Amino acid sequence: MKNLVKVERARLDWTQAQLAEELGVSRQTIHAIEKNKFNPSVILAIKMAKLFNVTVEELFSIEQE
Amino acid sequence: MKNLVKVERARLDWTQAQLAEELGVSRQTIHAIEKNKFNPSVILAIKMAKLFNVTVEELFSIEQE
DNA sequence: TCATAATGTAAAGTATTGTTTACTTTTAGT
DNA sequence: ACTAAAAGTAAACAATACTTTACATTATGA
Repeated sequence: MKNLVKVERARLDWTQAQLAEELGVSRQTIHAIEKNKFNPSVILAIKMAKLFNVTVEELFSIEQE
Repeated sequence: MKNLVKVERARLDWTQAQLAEELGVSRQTIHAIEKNKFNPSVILAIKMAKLFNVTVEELFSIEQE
């Protein structure tokens, strides 16, 4: 798993805290996702993708496996 | 949350067990997803969408929050 | 340089996803 | 009607997403 959350967030010039707020999750959740500590739910992924105006597949990609 | 897993599975004429096997999860997981018992991980959602040849957003949609 | 915001990290706790087993009900074919 | 496969349901368990709190480190600006 690989994701462009940090990149897309940077494009909007948002902090982790702002993004978290916007999505209704904690800042640590954003941090953990950016660091690939875990694999978010599809709902959260869809909300994020929508916010960033990209598709889920663009935002998250499965590398091997 | 709403999803078209059952519909897409029907289009391929697959059983829950076949789909589960294909995705490397249990049949109960497929059943639970079809019944909206839970909100799968984005990895599983991406794998499913790929199998069905649709986008994650087509397969899963957020209704109200 | 000093202060403050932003990010990184960690650990304990809660909620939810996903597994396993097992049994019931429905569907489909003969 | 009988049989077998498929789907529904349920409950106990394991794994992991996500929260909360707290503190350390790095970036940014006055």
